[in-house]
Amino acid sequence: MPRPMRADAKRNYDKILATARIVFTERGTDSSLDEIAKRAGVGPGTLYRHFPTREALVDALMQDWTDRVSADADAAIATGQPAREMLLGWFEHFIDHITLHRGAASKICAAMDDPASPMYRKCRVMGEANGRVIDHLDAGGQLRPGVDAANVMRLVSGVASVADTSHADLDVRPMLEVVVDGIVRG
Amino acid sequence: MPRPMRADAKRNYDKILATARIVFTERGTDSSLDEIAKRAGVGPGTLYRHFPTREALVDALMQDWTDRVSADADAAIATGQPAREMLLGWFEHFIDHITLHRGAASKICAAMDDPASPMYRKCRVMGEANGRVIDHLDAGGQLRPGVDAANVMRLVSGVASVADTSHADLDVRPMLEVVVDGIVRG
DNA sequence: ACCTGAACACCGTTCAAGT
DNA sequence: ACCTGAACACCGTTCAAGT
Repeated sequence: MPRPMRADAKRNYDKILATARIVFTERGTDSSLDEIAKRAGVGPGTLYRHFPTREALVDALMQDWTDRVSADADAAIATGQPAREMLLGWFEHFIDHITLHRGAASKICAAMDDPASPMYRKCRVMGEANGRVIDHLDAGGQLRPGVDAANVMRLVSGVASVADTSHADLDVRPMLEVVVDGIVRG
Repeated sequence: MPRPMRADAKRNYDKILATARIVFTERGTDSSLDEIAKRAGVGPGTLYRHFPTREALVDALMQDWTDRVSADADAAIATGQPAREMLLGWFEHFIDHITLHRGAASKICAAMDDPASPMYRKCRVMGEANGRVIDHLDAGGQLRPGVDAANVMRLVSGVASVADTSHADLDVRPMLEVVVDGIVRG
């Protein structure tokens, strides 16, 4: 049970988070933390107190995502579509979410296999969502033998990262089709 | 025809490059440029004169890679292996090369589709090497219809980027197998 | 033509002083 | 307990002075 925050602390915490969401949307997750503090109207020390690392700040913003990503996974399963369509839809939704802020995808790639990262837990939640989709299709015998959910997650996150990093805004669909063909039973 | 460099300029240029290779190998391509200048025994302005951006410096170091990557592609084709083995070997060699310095893979992902990047030309050379392997297999009817070499390049670079970014040193093999299965004719 | 190194701007991080 | 803002360290970039 975390004890409740003092009123002014809670106010600053929320203000920083709201500002970070705006700034990260505008200029990506590598924006100046100083600017976020300034625009939130707090001292740099206050931001640092609440979020000791940039990853901690990104992590706090990811809360919404993980919820939606989880919901998307279950929604995909519920459609009952054939494997190819289900996976393509799920992957595209997943990528849409984790590329909401520029630079986030590659941070997720890094955090995914790093238990020391503040973002690790949320990466696991998303990994479990993906695991449900993969398991569902695997149980239906629709996948190649030996497909590993964790590797699928890494691959799709990699695609997201490439699309996110790319200067041109390229279509992820063709890449996802290759991945899907590599997963579903031929 | 670029006019020859003055002797002292050439000496500094080479010294900076040699030092950068060492530092990038030790700490990756996001190391401090200041440190490179110091260890090379030149002023920061000298480094900046020869390499106006970090990408220009990485680009200069990539020369060796593109040569080897090109050679590897032709060597892979020459083996005459079946599609799966040939692609796996080629991809692994390619990844080994572009992850030689940490952070290089993601820079390559970014430069690949950005003609304004100093690294663009060398990315194209590597893309052409990959194109030769893909074309060779496609001509032999070993690939799925509609496989696009540029997308394969992006995917494999993405895998490299994920492996490079990852805190754990994970095996790229399982991911590459998925990609290969998505490319070769079922 | 090229090099040097001081100077500048920017940014993350710390911490003493204040409430 | 929390905030502020000055101070610090670090780094990329510029440029005047020198050869």
